[in-house]
Amino acid sequence: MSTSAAKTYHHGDLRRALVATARTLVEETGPGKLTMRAVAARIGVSPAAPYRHFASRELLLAAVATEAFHELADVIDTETKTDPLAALHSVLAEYVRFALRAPQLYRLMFGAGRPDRAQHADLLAAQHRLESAAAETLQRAAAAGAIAATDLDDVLLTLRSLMHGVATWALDAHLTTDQAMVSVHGVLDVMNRGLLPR
Amino acid sequence: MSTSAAKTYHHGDLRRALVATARTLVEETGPGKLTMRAVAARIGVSPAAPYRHFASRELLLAAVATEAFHELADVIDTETKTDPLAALHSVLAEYVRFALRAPQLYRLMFGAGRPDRAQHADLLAAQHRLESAAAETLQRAAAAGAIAATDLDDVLLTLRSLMHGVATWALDAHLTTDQAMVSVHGVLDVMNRGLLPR
DNA sequence: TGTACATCAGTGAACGCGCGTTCACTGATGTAC
DNA sequence: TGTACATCAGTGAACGCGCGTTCACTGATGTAC
Repeated sequence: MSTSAAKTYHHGDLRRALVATARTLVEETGPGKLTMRAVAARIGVSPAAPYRHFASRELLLAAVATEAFHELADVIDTETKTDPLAALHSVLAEYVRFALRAPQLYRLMFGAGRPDRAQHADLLAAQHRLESAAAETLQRAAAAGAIAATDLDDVLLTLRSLMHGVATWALDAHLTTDQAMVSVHGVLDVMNRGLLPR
Repeated sequence: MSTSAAKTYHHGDLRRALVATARTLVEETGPGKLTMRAVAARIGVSPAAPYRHFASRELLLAAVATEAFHELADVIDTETKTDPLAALHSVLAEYVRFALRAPQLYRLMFGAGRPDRAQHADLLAAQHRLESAAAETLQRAAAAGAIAATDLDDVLLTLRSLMHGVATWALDAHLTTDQAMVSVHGVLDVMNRGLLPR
């Protein structure tokens, strides 16, 4: 547990360093291009060293994803606005902001090549935590009469798709971060009022 | 241009076969995992043969993407419903349907590792054709007063994000195809009426 | 406090693999006469 | 119609590369006495 930069034979905290560095590299190159060798090299350790702590590349990626889910859930849990509609909007905005701040990490969490949930109980639990937090925020807004409660499942799916869509549409280089955050407001405005004339 | 299955030294239509087979393989493995060798092997040709027609892997992928954009634009162009709102809904549904029918192809068109537009004028033109067709459908609906015309750019972005979101949310294995197509209706319903109580 | 020793984190060389791409070639095709 | 030849599509062996992972090892650490 050395905080010094002394170059020792034993790293001291390699497991934590592996997760942190893997996360950085995921962000730099995308989850599909992350290599164990690159992680080891960045830390300054031999290519075989990571295998002392993670038996495979997939396990390392799963650890990174799990950590990220907990972080996003933490952000949502600390949302304390009393007005339920404002709280819902904040949560949605935080979600998009998270995705835009760490696009490749977001891809690791929700994208195509993400680690198989069935293989990683921790990861599954972390994702459930996030989804429950989001669903609760919506339910509170509905209970307060702040949104028209038609079919709440449809509403949840709609919002989820909308945010996922804004986020990934932006990530896939169709929008800059600024454009995206500005447009979240426009998108939510359209969403709130509906497409049809009143 | 042989339609026979005779095994000749010259394939006869290798270029077309490469694009078609690459498309099939993209769908099977994802764009990131497509290999030139696999394409060649599937056709039954040597690993070097594709290079007679495409100087690099990226050029082959760009050709596949270009073809796909034109196909989707064709689908939208043949949409002939006279009611402008119904036409808009049809176009949105077709978009999602396309994505769900060929998820990996969709990823190649819109996803992260897609071929760089700046390098491939054909591809850029094909995508513009699609986007113009979609924008026109929306404008017609707005002109007919079928949707509340606040800021049309916001509306377009909202719909685009929503469809992209539904599509990619489904693709990323969070929804089955059936669930996704059913929920398009729910999502559009929510969208039409808006979140806020009337 | 000092020494012997078990533990185990990290080393570095090596493996087998599949990849994109190149290159000198072979053989089918089609055109000129 | 028949032959010579230029063209060029496809061959197959090879290249250099970077990867995930393994393995026998080395050396730092901490515990027992």
